[in-house]
Formats: sequence, structure tokens, C-alpha cells
Amino acid sequence: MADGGGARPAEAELAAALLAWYDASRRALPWRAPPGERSDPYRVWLSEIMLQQTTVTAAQPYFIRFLKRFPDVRALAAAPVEGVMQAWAGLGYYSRARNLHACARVIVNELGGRFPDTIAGLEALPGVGPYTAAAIAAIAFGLPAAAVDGNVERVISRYYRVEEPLPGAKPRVRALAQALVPQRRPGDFAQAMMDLGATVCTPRGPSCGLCPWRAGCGAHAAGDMETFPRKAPKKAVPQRYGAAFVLVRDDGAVLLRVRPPRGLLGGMDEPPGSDWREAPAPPEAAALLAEAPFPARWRAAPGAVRHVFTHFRLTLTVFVAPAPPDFVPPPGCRWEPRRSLAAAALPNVMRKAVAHGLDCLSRDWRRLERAGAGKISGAGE
DNA sequence: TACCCGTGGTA
DNA sequence: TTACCAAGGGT
Repeated sequence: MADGGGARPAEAELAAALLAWYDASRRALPWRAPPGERSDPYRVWLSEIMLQQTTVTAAQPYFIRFLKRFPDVRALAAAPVEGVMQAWAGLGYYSRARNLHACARVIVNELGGRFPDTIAGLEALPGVGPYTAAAIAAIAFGLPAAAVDGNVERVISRYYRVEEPLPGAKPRVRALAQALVPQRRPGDFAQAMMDLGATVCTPRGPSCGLCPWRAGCGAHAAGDMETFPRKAPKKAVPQRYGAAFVLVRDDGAVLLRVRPPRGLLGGMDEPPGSDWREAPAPPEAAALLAEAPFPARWRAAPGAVRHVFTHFRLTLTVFVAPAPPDFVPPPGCRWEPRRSLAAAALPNVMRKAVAHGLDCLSRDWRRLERAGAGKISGAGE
């Protein structure tokens, strides 16, 4: 660690200044108890899982919907996992949803419906790691735990000018953060750190003029705030190509299957598809068509679906076909009625693929109608 | 340790 | 368009 400006306030003074700032500037969020009221562990836990690597803006509507559908941990434990995946569809990182459900069952079936109130007990739960355990401990149980997330790493590394790059610097950052946690109001302190990082000490263009810690901040004194936290360089993301096959029945139903429970998009719905292969250029349509799961009058939809995952980019060619008259869904596949398609457990990339295929099909129908090709049977869009 | 695991917003 | 990034955890 390098050093920054002049003398710094003691840890207790820093905590007090931050709490005073928080009392005046805290964000009102649906999972936060009003000032002075005790937080519900279930809501704290649910929000912390949803907020892992996810923005407040994205998580908020999911949290409200989820809480309505699963009001407490017993309701969640009693629900089928498919319903949980449905409620999570679109949020990403789907192992979180599976772990969330598994965790609810552990709490109800093995822990009498109560959340553990120790760091070790919390961290033993599926989907709960060091950060989330500390956050729940501090916010829901008032324990003096340091919840170190990306916000806190940024605030701490700037304030103390931590020169070592992440993730190697994590232990040091954690120790520095822990030293600041006050005995009183540790939960508010944890949330104050996150609010400070999210609204003032932002990755780009920090509002140092509004910061309660400006006077002692090493990076502010040097004027190079945006260069912290130091980070190891990242690898380039490869490009992969594949195909999705959208089979549509006369009544508009779409053929879907469920992906394997683990791995990418685990346990989520998708139309049948090919393997995804890494390549420098898009493959020929004929090569992709050779991977169709069954014969049909496949037609390539113009254009393609592009999607960015954490560690690769995907370009999906979408083939679409009307279901043959006597088609029987192969094992593992099912017909999803058009009416309930919106509620299916489709991740966004697959939602895009299905929509792309249906768009293509409806364009065909309109073109046929204009050409006077006669009555088109089945439901429209 | 180094990957793997989604998605949408922003500069 | 590219690149980065957001309340991380599992393996």
C-alpha cells in the first residue's frame, strides 16, 4: 500500500462521518427497512443474492415481483424449482436461482425456518459467500462484519491508495475495511459504504465534492481517483457461433426444451439448438442446418441474434419451420403455448432467438396474405 | 489461482 | 462498436 495526503482521521471518526452522511443521503430501496426498524433476514438475503454482480436498477423490479410470489422463506422452499427459475428468467447468473431455492429448503428443512445468525453459519449456505454472509450478518443481525463488495473495494483502495492490483489485494482491502466497522450500527455502516461507492465514489467521474471522506482520501489528494482500484489486465473474449431451431405449431405454440441443470444457462428453457463452436468467421448456413435436431422445412431467418456472455460472444443463426402435420415432440421437448411463452424460463438470449424466429414467420404470413395465397390457419402473432 | 457464470447501461 | 462494469459465488 502506498500513502496519500496528510494525517487521516481515526477509524471511529471516519465511521461517524460516513454514518452522518448516510443518514442524510441514503437511498430508499425496497429491501431496506426504514431508519430505526429491524431488517427482515429473508428480504436482506434475497436482495443480496439478486444484487450479486447486478445493478440496483435491474434487480429492483425482480425483487418486488419475487417477494409477492414468494413472501417468505417457507413459501420459497415449498415452491417447485421451475417456478423459481421462471421468476428469475432475464436476471442472469441462473445458478443463483438454483442455489437460492436450495438454500431456502436447507433453512426450512434443517434449520427450523430461521436464518443462521453467525458468519460461519451463513457462509455455509448455498450461494452465500464471504461478502453475502457479512452483509446479512451486519444488516439483519447487527454483527460488526465487513461486507466487502466492488463498491467497498473501490472506496477503500482509493482512500488508502492501495497499489496492489485486484484480486490479489482483496485480503488487504478487507482488513482495512474491517478496521473501520463500528460496533454501533454496523448494518447501516455496510449499506453506507455501498451507497457511497454507488452514488459518490463511482468508477468514473466520482463526485469528490460530496464525499464525507474527501479530506483524508489519498487518491483525491493525488487527483488520480479513477486509476483505483488497480486491476490485472483482462483477457480478450472469443467469438462463438451456433444455431437455434424454432419449430412453430399451427396454433402458435413453440417447441422448447430444458438445458442441463449445471453450466451455462443451467436449468433454463431454450429452443433446440446446435453446439456453439469457436471460429474466426460465421459458418455456412448449410453447415449449421446439418445440426438440426430433426427434419423439417427449416428456413434461415434473415440476420442473426447476437449476445454477449461473460467470457465469450455468441452469434446465433435462427432457423424456423412450421411443425410437420404428425409431429410428436422428441423426448425432453415440449410445446409451449404462445400465450404462456412470456412466462417461460427463457433466458434473454433464447427469448431473442425465439422472437427472431417468430418475427420471420409472421413476415412470411403477411407476405402470403398479400399475395392472396388463401387463408392462413392458426393464430397470428 | 483462474475460470466459469448473464445482462443491460454507459462512455 | 468496443470496453468496462454492477451489492460475487462455485469449482
